[in-house]
Amino acid sequence: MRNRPIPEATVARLPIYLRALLEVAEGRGELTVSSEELANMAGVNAAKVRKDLSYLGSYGTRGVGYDVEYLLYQITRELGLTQDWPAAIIGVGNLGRALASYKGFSERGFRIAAIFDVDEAVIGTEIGGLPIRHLDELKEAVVDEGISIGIIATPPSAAQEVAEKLVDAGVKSILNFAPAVVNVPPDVSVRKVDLSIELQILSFYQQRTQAIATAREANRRLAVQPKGLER
Amino acid sequence: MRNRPIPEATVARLPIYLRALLEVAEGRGELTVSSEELANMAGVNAAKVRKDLSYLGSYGTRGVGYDVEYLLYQITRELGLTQDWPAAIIGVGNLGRALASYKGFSERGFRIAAIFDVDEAVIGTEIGGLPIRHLDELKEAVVDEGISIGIIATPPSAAQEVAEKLVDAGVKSILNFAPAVVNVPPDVSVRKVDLSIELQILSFYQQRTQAIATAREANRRLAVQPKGLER
DNA sequence: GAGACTTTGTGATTGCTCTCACAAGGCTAG
DNA sequence: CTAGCCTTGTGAGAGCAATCACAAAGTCTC
Repeated sequence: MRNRPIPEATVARLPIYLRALLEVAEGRGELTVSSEELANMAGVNAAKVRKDLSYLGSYGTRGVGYDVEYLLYQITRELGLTQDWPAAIIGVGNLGRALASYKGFSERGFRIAAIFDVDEAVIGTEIGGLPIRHLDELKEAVVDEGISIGIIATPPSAAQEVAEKLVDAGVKSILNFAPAVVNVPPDVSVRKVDLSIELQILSFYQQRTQAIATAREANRRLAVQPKGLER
Repeated sequence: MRNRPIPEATVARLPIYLRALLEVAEGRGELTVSSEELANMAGVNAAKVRKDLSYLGSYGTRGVGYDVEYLLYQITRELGLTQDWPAAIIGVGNLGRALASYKGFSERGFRIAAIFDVDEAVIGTEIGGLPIRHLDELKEAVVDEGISIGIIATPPSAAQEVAEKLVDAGVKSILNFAPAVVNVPPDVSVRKVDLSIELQILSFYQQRTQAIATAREANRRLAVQPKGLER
């Protein structure tokens, strides 16, 4: 199992296990944790936890569980969190501002190293001690500050252009909050977070259950057997 | 294909097609669009677009493409966006505030109908014209305002408790921004957005490519053949 | 040190998603 | 009305991901 490539789905869960392990480590002084406990905390099932962890190597002890500290270290290392990856935020609307002062980033070891915009009215002002700089200075800043992650928080119309500037500056990892698709070369990773898409997905499932309830109700009133609508 | 249940993966892409279609409709006056064009705009391949749309029904015309307006309507209807789903935000830290005034929600037809917190210092103050109310009023507000979506933007320690209050008030759809797992009954949908998890995933891939580059470099210097490290 | 108990690690299986490739259907031109 | 062209809709197959279930390996008790 060791040395096999780690599946994407597993990578996406490692940060969740990491959070659960931190909770165990800081909370009660448990030295080990079982896949069952981890699974409960992470909201997945135990077999998945074991399979996921087995991609990293055999770090558990049968009959006992996983050593909390050791596993914490291994996951941290695997995720590349032993070094820091300074990030830049581009766009200081509501969202950009909130991200710039979001404590969750610093708590997890991510440091916002620079903030950019193109609006002269905000350039020079500060957010949390960091000056807002003009987007034209991006490349220079990326080199000087060793920025490796770009966070796009612009309106959708600017997203592609900003992405290209990030790529041109040498950034290989982009987190895109703008509701727009951005195209980048294959050696650059993009992840997107689209807040209203999440609501639309919720809407779909809500609408569906409501439609079923309505249909059931109609059937009940007509005193007719439902015709496969619950499926 | 019609009447078969729509796969989750497809549901998650419908909002992206919707966005692309709106762009086509508002931009140039094209009346139809091909799966190829839609695929480019959505950043997926054409076969996937066609298969996804085929779950909704046969709304295309061979040799021509899809009627933009008609398809827009069908996707909107399927996603349940013909009715509105008032949402409540719980927690007014940086993120909660940003979400409360995030334009993307209103642009997509989602209305924030109420905002809650437990901090007496902020209760009674307003965000974008809406008063911040005490969490104890949640149930009452859900009934009165017909709130159907709860957006959790609290610290992680409060997330589970807030989720339970939402469920108790009758909310069936929850969007969770707190970095914590929340457990709810099976008839409630939860989607989570965890900003630092996204960065950690980016970190994994960045670290990996960097590790490979370093190993290649080491091999080059030693004038030895790489041993399968590029895979 | 033997037997009962616990928990991991993983082959095997099942299910879901993506991609391919092409027949079917519809339009256009002459 | 026919031939050629275009684009959809979908069966078939490949590839991932989740789950099951159990042997292997460790601890604990007496």
